[in-house]
Amino acid sequence: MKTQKKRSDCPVSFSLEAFGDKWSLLIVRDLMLHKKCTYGELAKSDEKIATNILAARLLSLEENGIIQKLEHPDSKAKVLYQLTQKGIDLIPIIVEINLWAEKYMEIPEKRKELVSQMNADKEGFIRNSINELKAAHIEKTK
Amino acid sequence: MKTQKKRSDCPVSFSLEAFGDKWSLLIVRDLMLHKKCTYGELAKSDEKIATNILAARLLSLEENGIIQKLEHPDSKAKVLYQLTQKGIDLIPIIVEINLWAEKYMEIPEKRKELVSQMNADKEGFIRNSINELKAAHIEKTK
DNA sequence: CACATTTACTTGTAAAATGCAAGTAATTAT
DNA sequence: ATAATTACTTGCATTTTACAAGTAAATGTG
Repeated sequence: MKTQKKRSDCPVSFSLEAFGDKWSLLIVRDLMLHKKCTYGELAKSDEKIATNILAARLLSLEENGIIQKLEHPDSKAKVLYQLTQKGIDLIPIIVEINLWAEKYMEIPEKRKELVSQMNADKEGFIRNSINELKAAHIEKTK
Repeated sequence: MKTQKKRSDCPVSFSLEAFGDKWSLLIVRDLMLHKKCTYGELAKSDEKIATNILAARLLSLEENGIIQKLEHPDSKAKVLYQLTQKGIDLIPIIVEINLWAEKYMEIPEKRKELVSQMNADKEGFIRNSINELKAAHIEKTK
């Protein structure tokens, strides 16, 4: 994975260089909303990401400071993937994407509850998610 | 451009199928923040999009109901590209991406003003942008 | 009215990213 | 000691993107 030259000096453009590919935000979603934290769990996403792509995206997300690799408390064979603060701060983007989808697309029944929560109290949902994530991180690393 | 099969039933996933490629959000940004509205203007983006890719993305954005093609008031040789309401509603996502970039990346001087506005009053900025866009649309089509 | 220019594309081909199937090395469980 | 788990890698096909050039309709210019 080579360092990608900036396409321009626009904030949107270089944000997209960090997470604007086909998979990165889905990985972030899984780390964030689905409480996944190992390679194996991430590989079992609904979208069936290829394992080589998963590895490549995890590396690039790490290089971009969005996630970090830690020792897994349960086993040396596992790796603990966690969002950094920079990654956690992607929550508002993920939330807005969900809300846009809610307005314009069919949301499957099982996802409606979560999206409703976002809609009812966006700021609260974000605050809550951040707190839950951080609590889970402390739990895992202690 | 074939109809893409849904990768999953996750709202994030199928939102990304509509605008989660390397270029779509930059085109939306130009229509939205840079007041561009023709193929030629969009082709002159800082990021230097290839013309075949631009054409392909414009078609896909249209198929996804995010933009629409209209007759240009000035000339039959021109096409007027406009965001639909569905496209306009991507503003919050673009704003959040800008704010994330502001927090974690170097924003060039010439972009700082706009991003500061977003930061100072997010809701106000979004409301304003929507109003400006709609006023411009009426102006062009009357 | 002839001719150059503008505008919105398309076409051909090279390069890069993604997808699929299989394999490997270091743990860990039995 | 052996089998299973876990986190990857490797090789190759397919798809997407990039670059350079070309085209057709509409418009501007002498």
